[in-house]
Amino acid sequence: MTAPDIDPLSKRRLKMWIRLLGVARAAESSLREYLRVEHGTTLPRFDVMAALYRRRDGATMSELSRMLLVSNGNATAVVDRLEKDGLVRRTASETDRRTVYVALTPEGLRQFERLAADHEREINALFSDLSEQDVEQVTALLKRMGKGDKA
Amino acid sequence: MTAPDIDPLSKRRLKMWIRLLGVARAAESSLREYLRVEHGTTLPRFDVMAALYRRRDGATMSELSRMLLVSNGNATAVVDRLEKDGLVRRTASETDRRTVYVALTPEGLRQFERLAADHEREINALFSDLSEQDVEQVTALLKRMGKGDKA
DNA sequence: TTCGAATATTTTGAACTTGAAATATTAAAA
DNA sequence: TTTTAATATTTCAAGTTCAAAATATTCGAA
Repeated sequence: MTAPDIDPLSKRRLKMWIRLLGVARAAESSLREYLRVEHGTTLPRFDVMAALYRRRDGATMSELSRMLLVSNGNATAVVDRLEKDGLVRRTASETDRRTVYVALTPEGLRQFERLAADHEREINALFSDLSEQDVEQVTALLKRMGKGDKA
Repeated sequence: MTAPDIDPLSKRRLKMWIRLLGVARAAESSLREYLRVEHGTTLPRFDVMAALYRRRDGATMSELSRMLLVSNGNATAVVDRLEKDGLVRRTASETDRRTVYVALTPEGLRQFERLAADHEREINALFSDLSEQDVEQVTALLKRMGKGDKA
């Protein structure tokens, strides 16, 4: 039904995207299940904690949602739940009363470190078919894909 | 002579995954916004319609959720809304009263064909930095990654 | 045939996600 | 100074997502 394609590359890019999405979703599914069954937590919670682990001194809500590519409201909701569970702490900024800093609590830090090792093992198993060269190649190509980000 | 490998393959696979997830999420964000602004629809709706387009004769709910890697309940909800909007039709199976077939209505088909062309253009633009060789390489590598799917 | 396992779908409750609107605050401009 | 624009976060409503439970039905085995 669609008109004959003058630019077959376009179709190939589409196929590539569909495959990329498929791989990402399948791996996410696996991870989600792993986190739920083995650690009683969820991927969004893990993502927030991982971001806060990288920013040990704390990050603002805005930084957090930018790092994770999620909306502000979303970040607020997940942080609310983590805070209620004592894994994360909000601190008001001294210099700008609009700003809130979020950081892992000691308990949050302990829990995340337990999670992180298992998470890496799980990822490693999921992609165990790829050789070192494959991994480097994919990483390099993905790096180039991420460059033109305007959003 | 060479430095000891302080960055084993496991860590590289993890980095690759983080980058893969980043690229996928950024592209999904773009698509989501595009579908919302230009077509007043959402990615899940598009995904369902795309699956039904590939299965023009209709698919069961189970097939649908398997194709899209989403839960049954999720598929039910999205199909409910599409049905309410007249884009999709449920039909009871003659031979198995448990089974329901879902298919695009003529209006759903028309709308999807309008969407699909634009969607392809959008994807093509998102990954315009990649040469044909790049695209083939990524596709091939992703194909290998998807092999070990046990879920 | 009847019972129990397996299959197909929907329902349910909670968490997640979004975009937009509402608040509060800061910074800049007139 | 006063007003306006920009920034940071939360709240809100609607939609998405999940896993588990509930229904309904089919199928296989005793």
